[in-house]
Amino acid sequence: MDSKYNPTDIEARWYQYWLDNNLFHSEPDGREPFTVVIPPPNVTGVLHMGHVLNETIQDILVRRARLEGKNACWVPGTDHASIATEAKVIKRLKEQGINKSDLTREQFLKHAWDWTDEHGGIILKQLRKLGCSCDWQRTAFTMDETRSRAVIKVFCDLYKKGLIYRGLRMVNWDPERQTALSDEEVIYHEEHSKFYYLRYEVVEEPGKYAIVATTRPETIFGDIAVCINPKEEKNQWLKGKHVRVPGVGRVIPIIEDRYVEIGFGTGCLKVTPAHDVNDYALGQKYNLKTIDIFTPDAHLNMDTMEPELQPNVRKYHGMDRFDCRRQIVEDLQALGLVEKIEDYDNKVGYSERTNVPIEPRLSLQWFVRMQHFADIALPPVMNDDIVFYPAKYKNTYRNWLENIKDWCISRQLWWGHRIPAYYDADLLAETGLENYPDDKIIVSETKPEGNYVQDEGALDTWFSSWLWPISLFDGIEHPNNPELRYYYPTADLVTGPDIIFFWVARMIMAGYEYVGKMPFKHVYFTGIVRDKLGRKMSKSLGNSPDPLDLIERYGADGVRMGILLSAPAGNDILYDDSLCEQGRNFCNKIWNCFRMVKGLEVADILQPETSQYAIRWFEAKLGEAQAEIADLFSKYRLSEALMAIYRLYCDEFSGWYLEMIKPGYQQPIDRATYEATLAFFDRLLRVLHPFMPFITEELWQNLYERAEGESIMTSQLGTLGTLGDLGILEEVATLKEIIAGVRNARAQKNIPQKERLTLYFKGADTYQYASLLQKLANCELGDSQLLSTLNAQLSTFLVGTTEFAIPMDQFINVDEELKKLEADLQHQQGFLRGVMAKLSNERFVQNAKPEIVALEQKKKSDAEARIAAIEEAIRALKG
RNA sequence: GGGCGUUUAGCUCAGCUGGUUUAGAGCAUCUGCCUUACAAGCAGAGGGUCUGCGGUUCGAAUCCGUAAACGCCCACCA
Repeated sequence: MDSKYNPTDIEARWYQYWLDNNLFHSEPDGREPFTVVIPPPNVTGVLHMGHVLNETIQDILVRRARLEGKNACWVPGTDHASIATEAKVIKRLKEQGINKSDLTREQFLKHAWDWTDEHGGIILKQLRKLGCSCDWQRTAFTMDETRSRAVIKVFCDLYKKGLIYRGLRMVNWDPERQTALSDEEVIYHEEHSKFYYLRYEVVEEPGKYAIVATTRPETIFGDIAVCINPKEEKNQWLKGKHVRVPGVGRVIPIIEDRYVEIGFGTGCLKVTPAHDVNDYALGQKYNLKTIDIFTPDAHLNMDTMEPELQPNVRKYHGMDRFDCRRQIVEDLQALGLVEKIEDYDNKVGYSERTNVPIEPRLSLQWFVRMQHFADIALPPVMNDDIVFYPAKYKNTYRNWLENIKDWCISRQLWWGHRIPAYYDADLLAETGLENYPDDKIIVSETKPEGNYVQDEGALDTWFSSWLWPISLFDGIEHPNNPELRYYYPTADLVTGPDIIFFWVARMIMAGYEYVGKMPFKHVYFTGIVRDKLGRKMSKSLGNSPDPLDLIERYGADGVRMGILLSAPAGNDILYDDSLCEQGRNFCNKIWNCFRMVKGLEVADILQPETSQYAIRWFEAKLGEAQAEIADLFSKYRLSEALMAIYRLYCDEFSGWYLEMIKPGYQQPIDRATYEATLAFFDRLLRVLHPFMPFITEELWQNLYERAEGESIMTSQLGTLGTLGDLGILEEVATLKEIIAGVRNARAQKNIPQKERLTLYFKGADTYQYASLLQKLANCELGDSQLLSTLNAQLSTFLVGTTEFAIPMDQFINVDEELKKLEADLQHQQGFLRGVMAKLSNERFVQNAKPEIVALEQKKKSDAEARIAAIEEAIRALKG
């Protein structure tokens, strides 16, 4: 065996072994279920660091549950990611010289499916490299048959219940993809822009102007009115008058509404109902008409203007909205109609997917009434039926649900579930879509007989995602089926807080609506993976490492440890390669522990007392650690659990236990100790397995002879650990301190390891540690009776209240030693003063709990003993 | 504009309902060691007036108030 662990072959081999033995697969049985559904990654996506974090955590939870004897089922799958995938397909077609508009819906979908078949599932393959123990036989897709039927059924059901409606509303429009978006898909960015003060000539008083401040001068073509606050003093003179839209020529009225804030800007608000949510509301209130001046891709469309105005504005026809902004400002400046331009910071909404500024647009869309869902989804989270980790997200959740707005679920896309609404073809031809009567719409799972046309729209991807925990078990079409009954509610959901509204909240809604139960019991919100400078990882910054590359360099186990180490729930993780390095080093450490143990020659010889002692101690230590780890798991403090395991291996097992039982050079080990050590190792591997599945399987398989098909995965943790024998734990803690004292003295005085030292107890002399002291610190115990007769210079140290001394004439520097002792003395005296201050405070003695007072008293006597010992040592040193 | 969160060693974080020998871990740093499992290692060491101020209390990193800095979420001031 090489002294370095080499993960590559080992990982591939064991993953295949797990697959060959079907160890990830779950079927309902008598055991307690433990279900996790994967947050489905985009079907055409590739693995990034965020996935690594997320999937590693899920795998840890799933593998831990399996080891605890639960029937663990982790269902994988992918998301059709409507808008993102459609964008990718369009881009690819463009590269082939094909425009989407040249294709029929069917032709386009053919391309999209081809693309999906080609690239779909790459990410699932990558998850295998990470070691994810998903039940691949259950792999699902949000647009496969079962999931699609569920979506359609739910749509029809909600429509029948009156929870879905069609309506003409101002929606967020993505001009790039030319579709509506939900509010959640809009991201607002603060922007440095300009505030343009435009001059609207007052018709009744030629030569006088109303000044209107706007950030969007290109929308003046749609201006229908100018609104002032009736209470605003300075604008009283405008009441009842009319103004002329600059550069356009349209004459529009001054209207009055308290919506306009007094003191903001000029107090004159241009009202453009077709292009602003608030203006639309004003337009409705005052029954103003709307003029939509944009094409769906946000270019200027002057055909909507009044014929008599056309000549004035023809030049802007077909311009991009931002080009037009520059142009109109320039033109108005030339006409002297721009009062001034100021710098201004405002928020601009961007499409989450295409990253172009969204355009508020009046259009006919489908919506889900959300109040009903908010009502059923809020209580279970607030009263912790569903527990959020960390809990702070309960606030975020509540805030959203208490201000819920209807959910726009229709998208003007082809890649997605097509809306199952049908229109009578003849009637539609007569009325058009907008005026088609609602009661003549047929919403149905199948196409109705006759001459009907189906709604062109597709559904928001999240309209399928919200059913995921149910539809994965076919619970929409077959409510109450055995699989659903067994696996639902799922145990843990692991996801990012960025999709708490998109997904988590809506799954809770759907869960209660369609199963009557929560979809999951715990939600673990991960942080965002950032680079070590705190920047989000992104393609454009090039600061995102390729996980597969990392796996190659550090091993999957190393990467899993690296990503997890500093990732407490909900905290951002600042990723750095050095973390994976630590993971790799840890693997190496374990590997070498194994080499040492398995490299021992076993003989039927007497078991040394030190080994018996070591075994008793480690038994207790392991029990204690397992209890601690179980506790941390129950609180989802996974990185702390891993750290506890790390210390258990490196410190306790490798640093202390193995050193204690290690036979002398080229000596064999006794069988009893050897067997006990293998048993410890076995337990240690199982505790670590959820975090580092590959190396633990490799070593576990080689620890003993194992039967074919056997795996650490399905071994059991057994007793999760009971608090160990406290007595021996304390004893060894003291022993460790004594050894550290000796080693410290040796290091400070530069005494070579080989030089055997003699250690004297001063006062209470206990010899039980003698052989371990010799073994671990190369020092023998002297007879303290003889200490006073030695007449040697002593190096001393304290453990608890016991003083220890090592004679070391030739090495000692009296001045240095004195300095050290004086410093120690001062520290102890300061400590004593603090204790005394408390004890001489009557109110403390009266009010504090008796055990606290007793403790202070103990502190006092201990400190006094220590001070006495130090003072004596000083005297001795001074001669 | 509202709400939430964070601020503890150079870095990343623990420290739960105030009291456990005048604050812990990992990493990094420094000093010795190629000691026969491991230099991707071993042994040892240094490093913090717990963001500031005020309060409650016998006692505060911990509770309350307040200020500042940073971060996140929500919101229609053009």
